[in-house]
Amino acid sequence: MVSERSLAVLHAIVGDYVSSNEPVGSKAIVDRHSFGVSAATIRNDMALLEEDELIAQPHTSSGRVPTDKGYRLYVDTLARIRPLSSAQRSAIERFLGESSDLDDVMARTVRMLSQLTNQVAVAQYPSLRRTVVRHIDLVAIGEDRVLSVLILGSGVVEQQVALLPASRVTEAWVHGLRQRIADAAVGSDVETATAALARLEEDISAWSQPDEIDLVRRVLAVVSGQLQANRNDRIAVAGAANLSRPGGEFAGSLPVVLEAIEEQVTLLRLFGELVHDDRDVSASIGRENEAYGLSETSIIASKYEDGIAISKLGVLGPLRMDYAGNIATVRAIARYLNRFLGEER
Amino acid sequence: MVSERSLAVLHAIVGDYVSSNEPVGSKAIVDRHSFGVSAATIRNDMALLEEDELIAQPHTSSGRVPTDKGYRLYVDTLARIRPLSSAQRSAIERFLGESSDLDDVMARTVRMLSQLTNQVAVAQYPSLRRTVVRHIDLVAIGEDRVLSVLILGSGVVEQQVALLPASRVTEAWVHGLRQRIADAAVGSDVETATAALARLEEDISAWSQPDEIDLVRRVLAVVSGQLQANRNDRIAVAGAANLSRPGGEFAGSLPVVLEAIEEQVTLLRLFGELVHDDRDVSASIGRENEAYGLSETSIIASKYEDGIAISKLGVLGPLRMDYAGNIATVRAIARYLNRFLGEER
DNA sequence: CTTAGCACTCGGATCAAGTGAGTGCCAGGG
DNA sequence: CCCTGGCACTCACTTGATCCGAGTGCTAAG
Repeated sequence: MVSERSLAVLHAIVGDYVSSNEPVGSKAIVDRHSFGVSAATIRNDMALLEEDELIAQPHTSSGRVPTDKGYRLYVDTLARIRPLSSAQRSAIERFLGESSDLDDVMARTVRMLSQLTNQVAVAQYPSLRRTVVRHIDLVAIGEDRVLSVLILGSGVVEQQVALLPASRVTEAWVHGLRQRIADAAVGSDVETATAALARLEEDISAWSQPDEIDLVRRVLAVVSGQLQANRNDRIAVAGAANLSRPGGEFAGSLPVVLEAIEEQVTLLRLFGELVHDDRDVSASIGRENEAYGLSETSIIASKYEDGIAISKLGVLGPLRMDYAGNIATVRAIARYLNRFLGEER
Repeated sequence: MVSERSLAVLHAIVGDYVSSNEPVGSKAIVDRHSFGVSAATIRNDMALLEEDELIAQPHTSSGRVPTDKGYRLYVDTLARIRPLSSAQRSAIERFLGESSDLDDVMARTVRMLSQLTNQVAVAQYPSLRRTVVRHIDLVAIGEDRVLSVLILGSGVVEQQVALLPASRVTEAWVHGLRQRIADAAVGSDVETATAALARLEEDISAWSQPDEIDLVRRVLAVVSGQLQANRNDRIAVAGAANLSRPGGEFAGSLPVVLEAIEEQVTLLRLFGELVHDDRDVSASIGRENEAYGLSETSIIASKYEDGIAISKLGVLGPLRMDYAGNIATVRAIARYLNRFLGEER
């Protein structure tokens, strides 16, 4: 276990290194912080910290730099989370308040987040498992295809085309089918609706012409698919330009990071694993992301709830980032989003 | 005007420089190409090319590098466009063939394009000005808000919420309004439908209760807005990771490029201006993009038609790119997309 | 018009010496 | 027992000098 003051020294090192991007030496610490001790004492503490692999020196004789482990201890011992300035808060409120549909909300959220943190911002779309089916529509858009439109709670719309080969569907037939499906599903939540559709399909022969059963089955399959198509697997991203900021952070790993952003699957899994403990905001630092090839990046994520289910949002940036500030910002944005999606409903 | 052989020398320089990333000297040219002349002669030609500002030397005494102007002349005098290999062609066909809806088609297209060219690929969504309104739906999703869903040709869906403050809309009222709007607009193309809605609004008092006129106006405004919301202003992007490829191309301008990709507005304008001449595929090189801050990038774009309107797609990359290959690939993909969207309809 | 020869230029690599920030350690003092 | 001042040491980085060679422009001859 590290002593009280050693921990303070670690905090000083992390803080100074983050803002200066240069290894920090014992002298610099006594200059910039008012520990009541001399540089030699700091050096002793630093020797201890180095023994615990919390800090390291890039070259035999130069200042110290936090290791992954050091950053980890730093965020774990971060005392209070500095709240945002009132200017920032009102900016968030104003900017989010203007948004129209869900896509817009997500886009504005990540944009805001990336601007406030100067990092890449990522947000998972809210889960829809518990949301309610508001409306189902079937539209014939050709002789052999039917478009199914599903409107879910808070205005999310799912659309998909059902191909009905070698058939000639009529408006009336489509309308009747729509009525039946809507009666079964509209008003219930997604899970219940799925079950209802399954029952509908079971005694399909009771209400369909024998030669239409196959067509009806196809349509039902598409609608069920839409219900399953949990939009939770979509994410919004913003601020990729921050990756190329001066400082040359991501020297070699920039392509990997850019790929991860494009391959949303990686990000989804990464955020998915960040359930961690009961804390609302958690961090994953450096090597902890090694499995995804992102061992030079840190991720700060927070869950947010849309009143129905839990989703995540956060930022991704270099190891050397302002953890304290970013944690505060991510948490603040998550809370605003909570509130916003809550009252929207 | 440059002589025949000088032009050949320019082509050699561009070709060698693109593949080697090193200034190319007179000796290298006679080694790698079989001009029937000596290095000294090449040097004379190079002096001419330099006088015309088609090539330049980075340092007083080193090989030559093409200038923007040189690249321009190079692509303008590119003789034949090498067709793609049959393996590539079948890969394109297979990959595009699997796609389901429009979003998927666009995503697969840019992905394919970025992989084949190793550059950033961009594609404008097809224009919808001439497309037909298939279906209009209004759904009350609360006492004071109505969701309008618009289904356009080829299955594109527009959705937007109309806020009706301090009102208590009923299912019946919404249904009646929907009927009236659908009667006016469904079946006509977007422009005609817009006009029809305008007429509907003109004699609004003839068919609405006086106290409802304001509400109806709001709904009409939203629907008209959706009709205007030409999805032509959306783009798909892929391959941002290619920007960070070794070679250190975009030394300082990387942030600018990443920002441009995120700020889709810039790309839209850029591609919009690339109508140029009657050629199907055109290029914009280096300083020609200065107005957008992209003076270190080149863009190769081609128009494609979805049977109804014209849109664009292309790649964006460093000045030093394989113009010949990329032009061929962009053209090929545009043609496949033409065909694909055509038969889809 | 082309070619061979030649002097010249200049970027980049290599090396030596000097500088200074920072360290570890030790002996003395509260 | 912990802190402090002092001191020798390490080593990355800078500067300047030198060298090398690819590549050029020019000129005179074929």
